[in-house]
Amino acid sequence: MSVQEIAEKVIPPNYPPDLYKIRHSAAHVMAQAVLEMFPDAHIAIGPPIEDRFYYDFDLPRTLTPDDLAQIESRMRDIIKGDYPFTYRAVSADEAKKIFADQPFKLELIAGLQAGQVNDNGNPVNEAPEITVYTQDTFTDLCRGPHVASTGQINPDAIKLMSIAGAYWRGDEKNPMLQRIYGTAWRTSEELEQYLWRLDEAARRDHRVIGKQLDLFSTNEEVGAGLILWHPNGGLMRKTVERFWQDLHEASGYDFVYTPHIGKSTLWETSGHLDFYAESMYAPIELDEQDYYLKPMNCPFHMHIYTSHTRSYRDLPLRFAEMGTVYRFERSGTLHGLLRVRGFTQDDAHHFCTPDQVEAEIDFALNFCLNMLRAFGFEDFQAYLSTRPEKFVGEAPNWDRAEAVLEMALKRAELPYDVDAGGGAFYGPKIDIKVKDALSREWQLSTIQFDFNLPERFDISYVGADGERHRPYMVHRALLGSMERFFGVLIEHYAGVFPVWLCPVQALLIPITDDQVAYCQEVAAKLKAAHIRVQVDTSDNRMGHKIRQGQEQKIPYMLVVGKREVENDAVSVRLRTEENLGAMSVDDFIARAQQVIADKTGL
RNA sequence: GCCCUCAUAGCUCAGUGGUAGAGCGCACCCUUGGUAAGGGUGAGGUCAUGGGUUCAACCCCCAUUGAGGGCUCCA
Repeated sequence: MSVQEIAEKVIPPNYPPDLYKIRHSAAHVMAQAVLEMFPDAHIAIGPPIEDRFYYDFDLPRTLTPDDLAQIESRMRDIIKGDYPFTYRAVSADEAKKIFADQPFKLELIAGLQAGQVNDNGNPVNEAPEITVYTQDTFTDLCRGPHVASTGQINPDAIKLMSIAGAYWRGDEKNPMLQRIYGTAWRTSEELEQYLWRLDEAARRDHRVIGKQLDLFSTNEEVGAGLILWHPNGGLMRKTVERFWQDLHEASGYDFVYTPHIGKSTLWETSGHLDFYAESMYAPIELDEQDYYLKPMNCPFHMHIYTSHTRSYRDLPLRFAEMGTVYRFERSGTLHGLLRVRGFTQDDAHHFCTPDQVEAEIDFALNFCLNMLRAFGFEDFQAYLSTRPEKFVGEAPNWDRAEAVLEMALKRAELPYDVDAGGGAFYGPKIDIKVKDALSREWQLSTIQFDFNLPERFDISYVGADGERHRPYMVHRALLGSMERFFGVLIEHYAGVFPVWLCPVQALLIPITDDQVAYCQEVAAKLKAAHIRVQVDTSDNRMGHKIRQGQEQKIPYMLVVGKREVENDAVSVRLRTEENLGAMSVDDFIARAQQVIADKTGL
């Protein structure tokens, strides 16, 4: 196999090879431009990544946006030079000579010499062949592949995006380098398309929409990662929770409520203080006892289980709780509603006998998909994570649990990937990601076996044989957390929510003050019909009221003038700008109620 | 946590080493207008917090708090 062929194998299966080479080559061109600017710079690595590429540098000063413009412009010059990318194989000693003043490269060479591991994480016996690629004045330790010459990079389809800090090899014990992110495409149209996608994602940013629609906020005095739900967001959350409760109630769940803190002994029994302490808030000491804010609900549910002797006739048991938990997330990782320190899980724990496991998992999975579909998600991707090297419990139980999970996925006809060895130490699991309107994946649901807690809390049921048996236990969260789910909903719908979720479903717009009283009457009627309605009694003109209703993305604007009052009607304008004209109040109520019940339409 | 950037009115943002401005929103007045912004007047800010430099700090420096972009998709 030629070096070129080996290089081609580096390209990930789903990565278009030409784009991979373009981005990889653009990274080298960028490194050349940076080295010309800072001859003493130390260069690290510069791979293509999804949609982009980057290169890490150790530089004498921090970069500015002006530097980026300059580097980008120099890159175009190098591209115009159409310098060929040439490679050659070198011995380790020769490589060390070439990169004598590049400590990161020397480290990589040493690693290559030692053999290290291949891309699958398996040790490689012989050291791979070391190659270097050169274009113009720049030579890099590199396995390729590259385009034939710099001229094959489209100068109108590259753009440097941002500067960020990044640890050498991603390890925070290592020095912090400066990373430049760039993107490169085949054509300027492709670049435009990519930039449009970024703009669209920014337009849907739940933090921005959350402010526009007055849904939630955070407050410096309250603390980072702690969410304040405003009345509009609160109304939406209540709607989601009510739906969630109804569905659970109709499907054999019991509702439980548990405290926010528990004694240290509880967390010792559960193992959280051994395995999870660094994600927990510091203890509160009272009466010489340590209490901890709960990072999970399960230990409490375990004790609800242990409060009785359970018979096999009682199983399956399903304890559901919207449980609010607190986890200490590192400050740099917090992000809007998507990564927070206090959140409410839509949690449940199932307990069942071994011969119920199959049905129970089928049930949980279908219940989950129904729940997600109700919120407008149709595109799912599942991940099955199996037994890791370190695990608790009996291997045969794991095998059975994994088989049950996989069968359930097949029966549900869900596309899934297997993450072999990716399970938690306590049990295998299914994670479900949904694709949103921009095809971005969000992980929401998880269904996990637990072979740890039943042991630790020594839970059991009495079987038909009169003996004590260990039940199977399953954790599951469907929406994940209310905070995160809300953030995903906002981005998925860009704030244009289905009617049933809208905080204000109809806005009554009197054209003049003369219609205010009538509007109030209609509003009372709509409220009685469980339609959330507001009357705009401001002295703004109708056009202005419509504009404001539109900006709040209110589904129905009900314009009321003299004619409507006379006919006991409202004139219905949809947020799509479609004008339905006048209809009777009763007809409107019927329409809205239908749309709300359908959870779709307008 | 670490690197970089940022913090000015309720919101979005200008701005200057000599104690601050716009638009929107809000209040009031005029206007009673038929499907995305009618007009006027006014209130509202110890320029995130705490130190420091300076005759003088919103502006420069340091710290803190909060927010944003990142922190292996391994040559």
